[in-house]
Amino acid sequence: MRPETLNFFDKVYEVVRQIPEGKVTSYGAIANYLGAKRSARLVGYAMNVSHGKDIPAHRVVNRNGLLTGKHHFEGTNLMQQLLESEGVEVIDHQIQNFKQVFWDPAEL
DNA sequence: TGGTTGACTAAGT
DNA sequence: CACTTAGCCAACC
Repeated sequence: MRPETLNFFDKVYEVVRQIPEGKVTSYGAIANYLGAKRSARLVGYAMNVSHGKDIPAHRVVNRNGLLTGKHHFEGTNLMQQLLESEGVEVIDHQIQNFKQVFWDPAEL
């Protein structure tokens, strides 16, 4: 069997939960950390299912630092507000100083 | 069982 | 430099 794929979603959740406050990461980084660097979409899909779970999905953005997933949150700027309240500077759903607030799961 | 979908990414036009 | 196309792979219907 391929345990990597069996718990893919669960692994994604684990990684997302480990994201420290004031930091963000990208779908591709998570996918890469899980060994499926080509499957960034699956990470996004996992987030889609993460509703109802204790997952800080607002800390996961695309590689441009753009809050692509904001549409899945309630309001239009909830995701941005959550990040800003954690110390992440966000302007127009775009993370500023992305490189500085970026957190790579492999660094932990 | 099989085809469609998507919170991505990289490469091409 | 902005938009389009293609690859990716598990979940969903």
